[in-house]
Amino acid sequence: MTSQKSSLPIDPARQKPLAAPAAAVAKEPKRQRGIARVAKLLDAAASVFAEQGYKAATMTEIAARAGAPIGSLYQFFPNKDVLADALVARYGEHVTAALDRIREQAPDLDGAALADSLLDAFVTHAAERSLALSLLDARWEQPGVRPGVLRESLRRQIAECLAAWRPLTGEDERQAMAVVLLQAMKSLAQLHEEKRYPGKTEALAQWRGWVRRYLSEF
Amino acid sequence: MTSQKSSLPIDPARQKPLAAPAAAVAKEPKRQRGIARVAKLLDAAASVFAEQGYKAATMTEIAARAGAPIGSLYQFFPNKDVLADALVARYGEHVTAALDRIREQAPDLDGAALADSLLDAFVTHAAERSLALSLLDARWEQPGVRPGVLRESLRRQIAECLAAWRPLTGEDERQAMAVVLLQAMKSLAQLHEEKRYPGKTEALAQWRGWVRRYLSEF
Amino acid sequence: MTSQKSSLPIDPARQKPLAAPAAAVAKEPKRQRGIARVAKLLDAAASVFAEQGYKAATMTEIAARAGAPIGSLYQFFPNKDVLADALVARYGEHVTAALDRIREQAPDLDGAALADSLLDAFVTHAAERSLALSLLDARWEQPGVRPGVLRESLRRQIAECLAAWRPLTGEDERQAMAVVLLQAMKSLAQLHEEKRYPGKTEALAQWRGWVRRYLSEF
Amino acid sequence: MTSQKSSLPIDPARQKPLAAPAAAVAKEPKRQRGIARVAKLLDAAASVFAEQGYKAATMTEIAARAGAPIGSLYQFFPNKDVLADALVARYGEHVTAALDRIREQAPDLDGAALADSLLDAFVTHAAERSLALSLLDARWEQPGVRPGVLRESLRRQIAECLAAWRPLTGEDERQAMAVVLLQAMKSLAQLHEEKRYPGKTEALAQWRGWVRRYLSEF
DNA sequence: AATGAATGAGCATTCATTCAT
DNA sequence: TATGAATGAATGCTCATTCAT
Repeated sequence: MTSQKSSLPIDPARQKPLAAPAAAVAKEPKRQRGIARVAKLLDAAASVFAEQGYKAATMTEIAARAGAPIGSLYQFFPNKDVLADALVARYGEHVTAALDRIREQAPDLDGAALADSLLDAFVTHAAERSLALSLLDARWEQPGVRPGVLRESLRRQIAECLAAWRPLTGEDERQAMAVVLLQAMKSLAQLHEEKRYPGKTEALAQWRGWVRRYLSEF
Repeated sequence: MTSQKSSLPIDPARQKPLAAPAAAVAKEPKRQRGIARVAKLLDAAASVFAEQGYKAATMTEIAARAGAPIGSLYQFFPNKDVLADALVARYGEHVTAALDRIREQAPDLDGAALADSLLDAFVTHAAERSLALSLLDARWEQPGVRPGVLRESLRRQIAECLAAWRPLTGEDERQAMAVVLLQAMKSLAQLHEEKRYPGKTEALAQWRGWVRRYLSEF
Repeated sequence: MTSQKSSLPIDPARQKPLAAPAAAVAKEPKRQRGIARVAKLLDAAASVFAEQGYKAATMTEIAARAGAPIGSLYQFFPNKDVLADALVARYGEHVTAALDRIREQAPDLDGAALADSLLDAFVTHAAERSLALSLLDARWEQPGVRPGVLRESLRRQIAECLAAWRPLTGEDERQAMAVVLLQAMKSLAQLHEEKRYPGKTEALAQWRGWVRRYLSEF
Repeated sequence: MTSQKSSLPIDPARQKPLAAPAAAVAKEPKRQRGIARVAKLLDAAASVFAEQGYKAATMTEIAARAGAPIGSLYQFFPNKDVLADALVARYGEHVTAALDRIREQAPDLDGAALADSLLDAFVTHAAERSLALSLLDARWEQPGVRPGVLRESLRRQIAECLAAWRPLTGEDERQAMAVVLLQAMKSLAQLHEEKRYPGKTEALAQWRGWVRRYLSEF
């Protein structure tokens, strides 16, 4: 059972802060060839955005790195914002899928195993996640407002995992736990991403132990 | 027979004389009036950078928001990079000062009190810190390299606090602890910064409890 | 005791990543329309540079005078230096072609005729030449170094004409003669260019006679 | 006997092509200290203008190189144009003085000696002269108009030398000769200035011989 | 008078987006 | 439909000149 309702609710009508220009959205590719090209474009966009940031990245370079003409890029993504949104949405789908899987298995897991599952889900998508966040950050005037959408969605999904795991807990309790857990997952993912530094292995282990105990002692 | 070899040999590699990059630094204001103006400029820069990000922020808007002409801005900060660096340095000085104070008091504190001191130091500067990080991130091609400078410096200082607190611990152990603690401090600061969300108070309390126990059980 | 050593070590020397200078060159126009536009742009650039000098000339005015938008100018000439270089190169091609033609006919000419050919070649391109020189001059810090490239090339080509004309002369002798001849050609071209002044016709005739005798008596 | 009437007639009313702003002129220094400072300022200006060209040279650097505050520079030279004009005028005075001296001695010289005197006068001031020309060029919209003033003045003075030397020649003849001689003097000076190149010594000798014979055969 | 900080018009250059081909 | 040349608003930065101190 998959929860489509949990996927990222990015409201296209709010895409441009003011004077919404008739809801620009990425065009769905129809043919096989289009699907492959869109994937290539998104990958190129991801790498360029990650390297240079939203503003500094140029549409021209993204198209070039995908081996596509600039006109083709604009065929599928009518402007830079839509392209960034597509990347964020793609990340949203990935975590949603991962959390869906965890929620299904949750009833059979003990605290430590659930902790590991969640932690690993985040470590796996760490790079994609930090890109999504920076894209959201870069384009929103009131900082924190848009990333909030992503965060809330993730918290809700984690809370759903907890509900599946321990159905008897209260809604409020699960909500607070979801907040703590999400933060812990982000933190571990960050510590994991960072290249090499003194005490890395030990710190990672301590942090993971912390989370396991948090869920075990529950 | 024509001599192609005789055509003008203009060496394109020498095209730009490329004057010495000249380690540009912010100019210290001399007069009273200048000191006040520099503070205003830095504040304006902080708010514009925070709202729009490094690349999207314009020097013109920063100057305007400080009520200063563009030439004045450039008088003190010869380019956009220097301005951003000044902001980062200002944050660095602030935390350094806070951590210095904590280190001095450390010997007299128990674990819970030390945890509170550290946590509060970060919560206090949370906004400034996230700005500094995003500025560092935005300007470095190899992402993560530059923010590393900030992170390492903070970890070192936290480790020094621990050394002042429990002089008998091993260097390696303190290093790993510093990594964990810094991440915990950042996390709490983030949870604290976020506007309002279900479970905020409870989550904050749990997180703080976590850190207190981490230092107390040590 | 406070730790100054812990404050943020931001290395100012690394401030600008300094991407590879990238040998910028004028882009060849692909389409028919582009070729005509490039020609118009070069002509406009020539007239603006000639009137105002390299530094004082503005890209905006050059584009405007060519009836082209500024973006178009930058499409073909990625910066002001490249534009100036293109003008210099164009002059180089013109004289080179003229001197090539003279060298081919040289064996059949007597001294006076050779003198006339060389002199006329320079008079024809006098305006273009003085523009090229001033552009070279204006953009080089060590003045004289760059114009030297042009001068050397011309001297070499004149020496080649002399070699074709009188194959038995010594290399050194031809070199000195080329120096004298080039200077004489420039001088006549200058006297010729100048609007009107008392004694112009007579002076021109004397000068030309000088050069003819120089080659005839040889 | 010195000819004040021959000194450079730069009309201050024409200083700015349009809307003459009440004839700005360099202020005469009154005291001893002022005279020394003006000399230093002019020397600094000469070197900066020579290195970077009129437009690229900055008033700030000129003042700095003279060890004077910028305000002091503006005290004596109310704007950049006036400063450049002062340099041109200084060159004019120098050659005028040299040519005055030659004219006085002319009656006692033979052709070769007169040629040598004139040639040397120009070689001596070659650098100053090329600076003056480039300054004139750089600031005048209609190219050639202003340098013309300098050229005409020099031709007139050379013609006066010739008149003192051979009083019986006709006015027209002297005028044409002056044109040829001036051009020859500029040419020799240029060949002389240039660093090192194959055939330099030989070319210089040939050129000088040319001029000597020109005056001797007369 | 002497100084040098402050000012802002002006310039080179970039890049998202369009539209002729 | 697909392409990529063309467009011009917007941005970082400079520097002659002024004027408060």
